[in-house]
Amino acid sequence: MRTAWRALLPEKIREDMIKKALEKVMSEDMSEIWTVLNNEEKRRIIDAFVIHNFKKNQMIYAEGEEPEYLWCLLQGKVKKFKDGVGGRVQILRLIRSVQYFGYRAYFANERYNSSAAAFEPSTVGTLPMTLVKDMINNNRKLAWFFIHELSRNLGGSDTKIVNLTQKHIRGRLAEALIVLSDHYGFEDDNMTLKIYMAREDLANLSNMTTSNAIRTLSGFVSEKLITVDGRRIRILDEPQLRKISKYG
Amino acid sequence: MRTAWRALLPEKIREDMIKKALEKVMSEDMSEIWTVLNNEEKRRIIDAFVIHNFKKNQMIYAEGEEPEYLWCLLQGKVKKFKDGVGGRVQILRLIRSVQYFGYRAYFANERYNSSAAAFEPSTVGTLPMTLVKDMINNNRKLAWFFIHELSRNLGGSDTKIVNLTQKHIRGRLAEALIVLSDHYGFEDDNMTLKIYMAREDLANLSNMTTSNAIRTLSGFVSEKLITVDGRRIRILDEPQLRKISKYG
DNA sequence: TTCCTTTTATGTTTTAAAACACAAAGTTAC
DNA sequence: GTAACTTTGTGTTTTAAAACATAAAAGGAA
Repeated sequence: MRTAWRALLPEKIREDMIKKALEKVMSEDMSEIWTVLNNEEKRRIIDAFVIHNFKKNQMIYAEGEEPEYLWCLLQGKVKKFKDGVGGRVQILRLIRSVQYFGYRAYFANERYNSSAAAFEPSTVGTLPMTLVKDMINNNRKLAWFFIHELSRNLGGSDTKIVNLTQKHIRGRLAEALIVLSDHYGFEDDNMTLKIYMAREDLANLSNMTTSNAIRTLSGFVSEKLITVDGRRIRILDEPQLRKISKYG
Repeated sequence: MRTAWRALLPEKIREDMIKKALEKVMSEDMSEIWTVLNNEEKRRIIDAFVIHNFKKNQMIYAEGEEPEYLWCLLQGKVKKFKDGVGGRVQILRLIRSVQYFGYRAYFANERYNSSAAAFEPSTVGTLPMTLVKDMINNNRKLAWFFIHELSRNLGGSDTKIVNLTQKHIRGRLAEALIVLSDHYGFEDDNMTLKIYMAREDLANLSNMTTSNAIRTLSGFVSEKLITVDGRRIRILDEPQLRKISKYG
């Protein structure tokens, strides 16, 4: 599992990279959690923390595999998805840095129920779940972190069920655009979505065929709700998009 | 919130009922969890545990309300559902006794994201979530119980997204029948589903209109996969239903 | 560059499921 | 028991979205 370069790089540089990555981790969401660890615990984490690089579209793990690691996205963008009937794919969740993923199946005592792949070149750190489990046992805050995270995801998943089954195509695509903007944000112009995804991914996110994603997107362009330049999507009229997403 | 009869009944009988209910709770899933409590903790639970009765189709809580209680279904059957666009309803989860529900929103720091109602006359116990929170802080096993439960539900919810969006009507209904049999089981004949639900509920469970639920059910009858007598559904050919659910 | 593959775009046809419209059975209320 | 309402059952029409069919761009590789 350890990346090839790891063996090739001088120990000093390797340690620096890990330290840098961990610093990044510790400056985010879970900072309070990591800081309550004592020195010995911190040592264990640093020793076990392994960094991986994934190319654009590379699989990180696949449905059906045994979950062993907590994955922590340090850089890039990751999609969690499920292969359905007749080659259709449903994107279930989007991961941004710094977010954790891949732990649900382990906690549920199941194999992976969905797959994860990099949207763009991504750097990911792993910790063995056995270690995470130990840490949860010694750290109430960490337990609460996962309870909170799982609860929020479950709520999102239930909402998604209704969005994807009951809204019409325009509503679903508008919803997807809103979700993308909420999740990955905008470029400096405050309009351009900070994610550049294929029409096919957009379709897989909003439960439609690629043709319909393209068609509907064009519709939004002619209604001046967005502009499109290749994969660069600019949101012009967010209120109206939200309205369409609610039902229109 | 406390039921009217509570004030009317002699204290002795009331205590007996609560004790009986708690015994039932403690004999199930979470038994190991409740048994690790010390006497003072048990006292706190017994004092705070309140029993409620709900009539058929009565609402237990509604989307948008503030979550305050852990609900524990002692007797009966409960559905969790979400009102969607244009009066459509999606049933998200089915609760059987003894199962806990209504805690997700509290853990996520959100209001209820879905509603709960009794399918049939049901008895439900409540514990204030503040108390549950305290208990989790003092009881590692309880934390794990919720992590495990949330993780399993999240996996189920993700699977449901693909089932409901990608399968055809027959597949979705077959899936629903399988889920019902797995969840509520059969009568003594080992064929008759132990839940008697309106066609409308069946439709809301499998994302279709009532007419289509009725029509598709009739189809299954003429294919000799099931028999139907009012709301009594008998599964004749489960393997074939599973096949249809997988894709047919 | 040129060739080849993938992605985007758009028009047309087909189809699955919703919407609509009744009628018959069952329930519930009085 | 009868009236009123709800649920179940079926036939018909409509419609939203998939499937199919190309074609034009765009992106990569030799």
